[in-house]
Amino acid sequence: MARTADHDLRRRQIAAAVHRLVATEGLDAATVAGVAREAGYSVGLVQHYFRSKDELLLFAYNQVTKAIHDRVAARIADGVVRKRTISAVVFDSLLELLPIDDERRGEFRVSRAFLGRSLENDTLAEVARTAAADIRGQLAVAVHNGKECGEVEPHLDPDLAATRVTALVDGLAEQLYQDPARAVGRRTLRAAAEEIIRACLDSVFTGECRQYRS
Amino acid sequence: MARTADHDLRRRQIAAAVHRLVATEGLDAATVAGVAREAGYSVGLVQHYFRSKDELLLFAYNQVTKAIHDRVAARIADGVVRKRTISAVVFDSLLELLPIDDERRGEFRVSRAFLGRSLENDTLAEVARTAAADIRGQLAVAVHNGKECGEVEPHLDPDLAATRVTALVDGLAEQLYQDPARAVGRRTLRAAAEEIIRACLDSVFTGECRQYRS
DNA sequence: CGCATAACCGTATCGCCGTATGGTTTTGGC
DNA sequence: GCCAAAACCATACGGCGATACGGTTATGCG
Repeated sequence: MARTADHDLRRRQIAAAVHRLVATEGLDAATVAGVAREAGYSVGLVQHYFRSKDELLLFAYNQVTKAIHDRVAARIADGVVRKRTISAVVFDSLLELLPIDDERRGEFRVSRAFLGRSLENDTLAEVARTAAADIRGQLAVAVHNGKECGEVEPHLDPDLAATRVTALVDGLAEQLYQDPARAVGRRTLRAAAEEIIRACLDSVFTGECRQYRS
Repeated sequence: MARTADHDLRRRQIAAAVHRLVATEGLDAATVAGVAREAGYSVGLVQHYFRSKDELLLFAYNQVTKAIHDRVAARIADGVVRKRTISAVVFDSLLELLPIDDERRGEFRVSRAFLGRSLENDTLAEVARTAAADIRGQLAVAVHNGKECGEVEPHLDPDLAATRVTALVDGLAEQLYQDPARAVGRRTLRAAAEEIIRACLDSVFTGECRQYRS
């Protein structure tokens, strides 16, 4: 009938260009013309795949949160396969959220750029809310599962624990981003962050794993 | 010799207009013309007091961080006068950082808007870094003082504790902002946040105050 | 083949932004 | 009272943004 192209692929390619631009030059640099140039397409093509700039940014933001979600999910799946303790899997998953290498730093920058813009854009704010709730939810499930296998005290509130742990990790991520070279006592900030997270998890997962389940 | 006006006052008035605009409509709404209108002045006057828009935004951001710093400092001074325990004073000071009422929510929005922009603007990033370091520093001093009066174990690292507590508070502030109406277990999020902060402080200030000092 | 149709492009349009500029008004000091 | 200088204003200007639009190219299908 007519020429065809992989619609979804194009949209993801364009979104990737947005990510690169935002990570390196900030959200203001993500103009339609700039994105088109970065993606190696024309302005008209970007318009062909996204009705408006808002739709483009929304899609790009959703892609980022999805990528983070998938990385965490992969960590969890890996932990389940290798039959590790819930505490250890959760620890590794949380480390995925810290800006400790260039890739994660870029992701962090993009996320935070959109988070800033979400102050003025309810649609973006909704994405941010959902993403945060998702992480908290996964964590709460992990804590709940911890009760069944004996790693967590039965009376501990999973919601409260998830709130506490995610808050801590988010705050540490921010500090790690702002000044990666900072020293805490005689440790690096990164080592301090890991120590803090581990201690916090130890206060949640206080027992030994007796019987495993996902 | 010539007509006079309170230079600093005008600058603060204009900065206040920036704050109102940013809090209600976001940083993008803070155009020079918009700020002038909000302040009730002309575009030319704003130019008269600020060489460029960047200088205006920088000044406005500094004003916000200063306001927060001053509020925390006032809380501490008040606590010292009333001879309260360090733990209690710190707790109240940290509550000042949470977006729990309209004023603080506005302040939070402004801070976060600038934080987002600081991804692209090193000068703004420096302000953010300094502001965060300042809060952490005040907290570390409080922990240090706690050792002298017996509220804190002598071997506890003030830097590490400050890192942990500020991270937690920042993360909770974010959650509180994103969804103030959220419930955690059968508590409100705000109650949960206070409970979490108190528990964290209790893990730092483990002793009784024996002898007081600032 | 051939043509309908989707993929893709280049540019015109229009509005808004930051800043420059050339004023007018006010007032402190002599 | 007068005048220099600061306070303050209105508008012009150049640039860049998002979007609209008309055109061109390529290709699946009959």
